[in-house]
Amino acid sequence: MKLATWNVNSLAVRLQQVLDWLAANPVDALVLQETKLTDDKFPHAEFAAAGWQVQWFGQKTYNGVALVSRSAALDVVRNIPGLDDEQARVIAGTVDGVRTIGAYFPNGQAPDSDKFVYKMRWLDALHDWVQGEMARHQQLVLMGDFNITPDDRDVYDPIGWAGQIHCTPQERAHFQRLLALGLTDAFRLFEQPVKSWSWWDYRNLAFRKNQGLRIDIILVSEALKARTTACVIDKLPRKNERPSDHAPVIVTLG
DNA sequence: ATGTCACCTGGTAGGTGA
Repeated sequence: MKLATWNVNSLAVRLQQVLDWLAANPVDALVLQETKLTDDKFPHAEFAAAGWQVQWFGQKTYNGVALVSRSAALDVVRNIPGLDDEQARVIAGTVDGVRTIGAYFPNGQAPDSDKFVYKMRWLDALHDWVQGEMARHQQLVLMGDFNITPDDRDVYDPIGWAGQIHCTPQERAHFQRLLALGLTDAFRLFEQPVKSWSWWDYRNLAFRKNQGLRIDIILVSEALKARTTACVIDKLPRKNERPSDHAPVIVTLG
């Protein structure tokens, strides 16, 4: 079984790339972030025509998430229950017995901004909700664009980025709190190339210079960890014409 | 070099967010 996450930075722009990627990478489930589509504009017929089930939850201009799967997703949840949030950031469903949570974590903009305060509040709510989901589902995966670098290994220039957004101690403490629930960063279960990133800024020729961050992350529960046999970042789509600034991440379960 | 991209409003550009 394979599960994947990809921030597509506008599904309107990237739909064909996503369908092509799914054809080449027949995963069991793929969660998308930054679809940037209201629900009435979601291209569900195109997914259905290619043989995929899909659940979606979006808004105008910003955010927006989806869960694409081969078998139907059950018990679908949109956003964090109980959190008053106008932003469409979470979609969850059970796919082939695996509780699959796709999330687009807030960016946070800058540590001294209102958006950072929102990010902290959102992370608190996510933690508490995921805790409950884990009590109900042994086999659980939380994946998406975390907008947090877990560690300095995940930053191309840790000195330059120290204390900056995605790299603050507060964000990393929230990441550790998620791990403390019994989740594991699937990517770090395996030896990986140094300078492995999942996002490269469109600016500054960052991809050509391999200046990036690893902020797209797959966390697995203990029961899934025991099944995990691989986790890789697929850089190929970042080389497409008109690429997303993020690459997909894939986890393989036995 | 902050060297880009996507989307909005109200346009044949400027602002916002990432």
